[in-house]
Amino acid sequence: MTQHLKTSSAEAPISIYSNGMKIYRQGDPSGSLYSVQFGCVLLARVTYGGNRQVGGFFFPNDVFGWESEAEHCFSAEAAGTTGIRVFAPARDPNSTEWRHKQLLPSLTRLREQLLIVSLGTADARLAAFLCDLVERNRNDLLVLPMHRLDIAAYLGISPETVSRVLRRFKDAGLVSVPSTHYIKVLNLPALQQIQ
Amino acid sequence: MTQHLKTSSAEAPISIYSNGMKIYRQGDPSGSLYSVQFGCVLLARVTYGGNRQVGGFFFPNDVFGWESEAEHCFSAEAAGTTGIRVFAPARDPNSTEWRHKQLLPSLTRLREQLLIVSLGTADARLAAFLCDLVERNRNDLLVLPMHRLDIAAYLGISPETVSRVLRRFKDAGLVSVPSTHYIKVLNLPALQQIQ
DNA sequence: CGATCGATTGAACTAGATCAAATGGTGTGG
DNA sequence: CCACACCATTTGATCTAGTTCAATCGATCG
Repeated sequence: MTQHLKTSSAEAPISIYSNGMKIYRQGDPSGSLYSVQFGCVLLARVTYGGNRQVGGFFFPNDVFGWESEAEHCFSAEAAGTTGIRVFAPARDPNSTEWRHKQLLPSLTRLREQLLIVSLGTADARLAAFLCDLVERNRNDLLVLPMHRLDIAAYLGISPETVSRVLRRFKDAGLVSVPSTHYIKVLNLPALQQIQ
Repeated sequence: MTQHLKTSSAEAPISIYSNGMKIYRQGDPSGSLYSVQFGCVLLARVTYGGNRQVGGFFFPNDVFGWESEAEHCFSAEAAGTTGIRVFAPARDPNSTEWRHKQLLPSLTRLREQLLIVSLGTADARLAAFLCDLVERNRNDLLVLPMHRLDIAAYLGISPETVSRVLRRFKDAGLVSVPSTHYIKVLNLPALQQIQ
């Protein structure tokens, strides 16, 4: 995977962002793409009513920054210390092809997100969220550097409910929570069946 | 727009589907793309628990059928009488370019859907849904050939709530509902501000 | 014209939101 | 290195929006 990145754009530098820093802001000119090397990035924006909406989380090898307009409609923020590789818009066909290869998985990913959020109960949403992360990570131990508030905004529930559901999962032996930003999934099949 | 379709793939035929017919099923091989000519298409699938999930609605000039896997993970169903143009996967660069042009708008559209569904209240979701349709239609009179159940599944609320919210909107003079499958938006700005 | 399915309305109940307080963890300065 | 202060998270109690179940209404189609 790193191999693939290198061949398409060997000279793209890695930038390091610390927790909470913005990679770009709502309204900034779009065009570049960004690939997460390590850490986590979230897309966020503020509605007219002042509510914070979280449009997605991105983990290593995920690509973000797509826009069909000239301006970004979300801000991109680092959650925890995060390394980003930037791909400036380029004319050469090699780079164009690379972009297209990234686009379809992004679409599939977004559709998966939509289904998670449209689930009926808070339990189902958080369970699906965790299962999705395990699949993407290929690892039962999840690192969640973002705040509970961001998870809540993403799932369309209150942060208090995130806490309570997590506690219920913990009590049922489905997960363990060694510390705030670490969740270990103990019983994936059971989580997958929650609705 | 039709012009564009013709130049890229002049010989693609239009198929007519009647209400409820499936264009493809969950599990069918993927590869082709589909462009709605008239009517409406919805993507649906059934969860392990037997719940129906609706992944999106597509109206004239919308393109659907994207998959990054070899199989469709949704079924595509016609809502009302619907005309579809099929674009088989093709090798010629002309067609490839056309595909890529469609992809980015599809991504943007999906992101918009995600934000609608993640809104806090049923009122906000239905209002955002209607506003989105007005914008896509460029017309205050909306044709909604799908069932209330599908709208409800899409928005992640119960069909009864759809009914009740719609009645409240009606009583507030925001919309009129001349018949089940027609909704006329009377006060767009007011709808946009609901949250 | 009747039968059937979908949509609406009504009433009781429940999951989740909200408000408020307590706890815990983290980083900073002494 | 420890203690403090601040902010995030958890927990608790109340309240409300939305679900669920049930009945009625309406429209569509044979």
